[in-house]
Amino acid sequence: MKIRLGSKCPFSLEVTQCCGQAFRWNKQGEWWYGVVRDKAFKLCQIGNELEFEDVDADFVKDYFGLADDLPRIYSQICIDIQMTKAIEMFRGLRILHQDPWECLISYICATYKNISAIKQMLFNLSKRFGDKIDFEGNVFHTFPNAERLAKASLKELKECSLGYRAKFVSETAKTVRENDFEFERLRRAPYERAKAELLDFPGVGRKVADCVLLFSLGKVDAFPVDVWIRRAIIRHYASYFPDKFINRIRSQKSLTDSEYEKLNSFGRKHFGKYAGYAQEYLYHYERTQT
DNA sequence: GTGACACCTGGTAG
DNA sequence: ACTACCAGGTGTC
Repeated sequence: MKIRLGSKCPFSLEVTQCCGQAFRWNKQGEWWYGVVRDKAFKLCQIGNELEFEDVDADFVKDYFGLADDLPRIYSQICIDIQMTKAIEMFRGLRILHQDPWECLISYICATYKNISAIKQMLFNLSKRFGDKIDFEGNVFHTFPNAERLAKASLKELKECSLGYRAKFVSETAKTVRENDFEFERLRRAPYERAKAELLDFPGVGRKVADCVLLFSLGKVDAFPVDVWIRRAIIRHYASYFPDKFINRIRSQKSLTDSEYEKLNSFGRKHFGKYAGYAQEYLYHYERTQT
């Protein structure tokens, strides 16, 4: 099946897949293969045509955020030289609509890891605890639900190379299952409220909470601050902060909560209601331009 | 409310 | 070969 993307709907599958939001996609030849919720499917883009198999168009449109009015978003966040460059370079990058549960576990696992290591951990978890799916003769796996991960022993989780994150994943899974936690409820809650609820999960701090809100709960005003965003701000937005503050966060290994809040609220105020989109462009720019 | 430190593990620069 | 450091930070004194 194919859909044609109009000129008002810029989209780059390649950039979107390579900017490090989601971790369980792989490219083979021209096609991207992935599993979303219970569904394995593949897709490829040629020019303004998006082709896919084994999944319907509405699902694709939803997952890849094709309903987001990107030209409008650009007009709102394109307010300085830095963002202008990033948008020019990565036009068509979109925020995915990931599954909140998978997203939460993914970013709990992401602390102190690089992207390839994160992919490896999530692959291990899926292979060991997920359900098999046969697609085109290849084996794929769903991401294990809360019940499956709650039942897993710490030893088993550590064998997936989770290290100290095993305990966080296990306890978060147990909490989600015991409370029958409804992620969809957070979609309707305001940003601050939804964030506060996520912060209650073990292994979830401000950065992880912001990632989950942005990448899976539709909070496009969330502005996750990681090492790359910190570097980007130090490099391009230092003039918005006192010198003393910049020097301090430049020399530290990690941010304190209050330093995080300062950078986070700067991003949200500076870029406005689509700050999350600005964050992704800045993040990808900083990672690829050094 | 802040600040220092430990933390699994795999890769890579010195 | 061996050490040091870093990786999409968080929890705990």
